[in-house]
Amino acid sequence: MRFDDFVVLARIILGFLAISPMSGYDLIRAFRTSAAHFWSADKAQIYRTLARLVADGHARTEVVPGTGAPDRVVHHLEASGRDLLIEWLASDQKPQAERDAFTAQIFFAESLTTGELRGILDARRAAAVDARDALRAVERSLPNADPTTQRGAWLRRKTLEQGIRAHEAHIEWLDDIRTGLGDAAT
Amino acid sequence: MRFDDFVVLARIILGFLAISPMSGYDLIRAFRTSAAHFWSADKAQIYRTLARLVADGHARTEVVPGTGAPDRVVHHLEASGRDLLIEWLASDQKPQAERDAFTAQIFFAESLTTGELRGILDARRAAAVDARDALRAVERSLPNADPTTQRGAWLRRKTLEQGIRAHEAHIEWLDDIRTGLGDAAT
DNA sequence: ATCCGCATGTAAGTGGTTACATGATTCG
DNA sequence: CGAATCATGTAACCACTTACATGCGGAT
Repeated sequence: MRFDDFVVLARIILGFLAISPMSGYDLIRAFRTSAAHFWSADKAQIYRTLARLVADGHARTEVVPGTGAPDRVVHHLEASGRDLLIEWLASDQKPQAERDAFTAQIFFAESLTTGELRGILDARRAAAVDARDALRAVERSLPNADPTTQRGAWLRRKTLEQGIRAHEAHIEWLDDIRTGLGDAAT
Repeated sequence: MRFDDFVVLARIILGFLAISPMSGYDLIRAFRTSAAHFWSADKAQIYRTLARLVADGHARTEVVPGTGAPDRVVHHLEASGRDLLIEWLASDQKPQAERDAFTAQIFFAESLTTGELRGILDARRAAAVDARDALRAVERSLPNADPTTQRGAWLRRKTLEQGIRAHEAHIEWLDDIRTGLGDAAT
């Protein structure tokens, strides 16, 4: 909830609108699919932020009558919105505070039995493997992109790679701990 | 701000109190020093959570008159608090949503010039190197610990290692992008 | 003399999450 | 025939951050 999160969310929405005009529902899907590996957003939050972007003149709405479906409120990026986006893209991010509940568990895990500790390590490993494989599947579904001629697609692919690498480093670390614990029963 | 964050914060505080009784101020320092690589907490938040833990009977307070300094309100862990801690330590964490503003920047960086892109990559690399070195310094300041006889200390050390590895994987990834961009001027 | 650290809190503002609310279409 | 998806929002609750508030002691 830090204040900046609100700004980042607005900028990400502007980023999506820069790629293509979208309805609130389109954005909800975009967050669930394309952006899940680096940001999450609730739908209430997305609608609220969209409304503010329109109120501030950074986007404008166009109502597209639904053909046998509800009407869609499509949002278009305005010039001031694009300016805001570019300014943010080129800006330095102040370092984000870490928030990792699992690491916290390990930090205080002294009070656990070896069996319990192995339990949470194994569960975490399985989750990390799943998450890595899910990102790999997305990566494979995307066409290869050339860094000079298709920079946008290439960069988006790179962000998936970052997620995959992070998960792999995490898995190796988990295995290290597992090894360090040894074979003792307790 | 997700609801769980509040629970995690309470458990981390219980974890610290399990190691040793502490005042609110002690906890503020503990978060700044020992826990910065996996959790952050504001002091208002810490005092509020401490008050609730006491109200719920999971901790009790002891006022220690200050010797030439303000009184300290030292918090001691109660049995029910220890139960809560252990239960949480052994529980599976539901996967946390990613929130990384820098990755978001890269994802939408298509609109930037190569120069601007290099700028944010370099800034980020410098920040990551600093963060890694800071963790390494902390790691070096800690005595080595044996996984079987000093499990608590060993695990706490491992969490630092996790942070260091994550930063290193991140730096490699940044360098990869830098290389992929090539030498072109624009 | 001033700033920083110790030490404890409270109040106000802001935003995130959850649940509520509605209604049509499509798929099994 | 029920469940899921499309599609849009609102209201209530809750917690995090920022700023406010106070006061002593030691260092520069």
